[in-house]
Amino acid sequence: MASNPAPRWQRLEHDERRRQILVVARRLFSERSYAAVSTSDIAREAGVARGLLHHYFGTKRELYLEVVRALVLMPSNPVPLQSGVGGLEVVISESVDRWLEMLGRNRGTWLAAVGAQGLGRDVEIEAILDDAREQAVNRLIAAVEPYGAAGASDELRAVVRAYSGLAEAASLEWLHRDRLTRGQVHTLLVKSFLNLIRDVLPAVEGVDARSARTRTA
Amino acid sequence: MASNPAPRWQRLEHDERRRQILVVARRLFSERSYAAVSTSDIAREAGVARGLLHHYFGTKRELYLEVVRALVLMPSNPVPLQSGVGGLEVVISESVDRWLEMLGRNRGTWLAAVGAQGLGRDVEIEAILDDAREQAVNRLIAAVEPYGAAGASDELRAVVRAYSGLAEAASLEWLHRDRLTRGQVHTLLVKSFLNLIRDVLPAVEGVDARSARTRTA
DNA sequence: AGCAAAATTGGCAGAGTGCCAATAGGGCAC
DNA sequence: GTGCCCTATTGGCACTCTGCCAATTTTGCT
Repeated sequence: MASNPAPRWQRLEHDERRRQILVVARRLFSERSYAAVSTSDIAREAGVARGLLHHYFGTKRELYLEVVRALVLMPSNPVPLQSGVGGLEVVISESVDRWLEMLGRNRGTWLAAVGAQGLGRDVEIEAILDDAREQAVNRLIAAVEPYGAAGASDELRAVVRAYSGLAEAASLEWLHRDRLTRGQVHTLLVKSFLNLIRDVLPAVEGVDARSARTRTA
Repeated sequence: MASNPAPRWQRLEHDERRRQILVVARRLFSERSYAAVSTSDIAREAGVARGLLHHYFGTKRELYLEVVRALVLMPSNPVPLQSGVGGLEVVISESVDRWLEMLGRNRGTWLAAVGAQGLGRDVEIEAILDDAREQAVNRLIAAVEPYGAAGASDELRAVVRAYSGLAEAASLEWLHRDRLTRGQVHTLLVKSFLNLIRDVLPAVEGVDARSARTRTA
C-alpha cells in the first residue's frame, strides 16, 4: 500500500532555501560575469525550478545585488581594528597583519569582490562597493584618531581612501600576480601608511586655495 | 520626373560606418552597464539596422570588448613621461601634472574606464584593463630608471603598481567625491611616489625570505 | 485523516541575440 | 549617360533568457 509516494521535491524553510540559492549564485557570479550567468544555470545547479528564484528574489538583478552585498561584507579594504595598545606603528602593523591573514584565508572570495570588471557605471553596484570601502575607511580612521590630533577632515578621509587603493593594488600583487611575498606586502602597507599620515597628509592639508587652481603646474 | 527615388539609407565606407557605430556604443556602454544596453538601443541611436552591428562586430560582446579596448587606450594609470631633465622630483611633478591635466579634460571617459563594476571575473575584460595598467607602469618605470640604479625588479614593478592603485583612488577623491582639490592631489601623488621609491621600496626589497612566511606576524 | 498555508513547479508571453538570405546603394566599365 | 556588379544594409526567423502567474505538491496542525 505505497504509503509514502516518495515526495518529488523537498520543502525547505524560507530562509534556508533562500540561503541555499544565494550560495550557488555567489559561486557562479564569482566565476563568470553577470551576463554570462543565466537564471537557468543558477536554478539547475541549485536543483530547483527557475521560477523559485523569482519567488525569492524577484529579479535576476536583485539576486545579483544580494550576492554583491553579501560579498562586500568581507572587508574589501585594509585594516579595521579595535583597541590600540602601543604606538601607532604597532597598531598599524598588527592591523595589516590581521588583514593579510584574512585575505589569505578568503583569497578566492576577495579576488572576486575586488576584481575590476567591465565599464558602464552601474550606480547601484557602485554605491554598494563604495559604502563598503567608506566603512573600512571609517574604521581605520577611528583607530588612528587617538594618535593624530586632527579630526576626520576631508583631507584625512581622502588620504585614507587613497591608501585603500594602494592596499588593494599591493594585495593583488601578492595574491594574483605573485610579485610580492606576504611579508613584503606587510612592509609596504605599514611603511606607506605611516608615510601617508606623518608626511603626506600634513603637506596635503597645507596646500592652500591658491594652489587649488585647475590648470598649470 | 522623379529621377532620384531618394535613397532610403546611405551607404558608407566600411571603416567609417564601423567607427560611427563604435562612437555610439562607447557612449551607451559608458552610461549604462553592459546588460542594460541592448543591441537594439545601439542600432537605433546609430540609425542603422540591428543586423548591421553583427555584420561589423559579430557579437554584442565583441563590440563591447572593442569599446573597452578603445577606452583604455587613454592612460588609466599615472604619468608616462619622456625625457627627464632635472631631478627625479621635478620629473615626477611634471608628469603628475600632465596626467591630472588629461584627467580634467577627459573626466567622463576616465571615470567610465576605471569605474568599479560588478563582480564576476571576466577574464577578457580583466586582461585588457590589466595590460593597460601594466603598460602605464612600464612607462613610469622607464622614466624613473635613470634615477634609481635598480633595474625593473619584481619589487619595483609591484610598488609602482601599488602606486597606480593609490593614484586612481586619489584621483577619484578629486573628480568624483570632491574631497580634494587638484592641487592637493598633485601634492599627494608626488610626495607619495617619492616616499615609495626612496623609503618604502628599499624596505620591501630588504624583506628576506624568512619574513616571507605565509602565517604569523 | 483532513485542511490550510505556503513552498515549488511548469508553462506562457515578451524581449534580446545571433544569423542569413534578400535587397538596394553607388562606384566603375563601357 | 547607362547598366552592371560588388557589397553595405536591411528585415525576418529561430533560439535563449527573463519575468510572471496559476496550478500543484508538500507539510504542519487540528
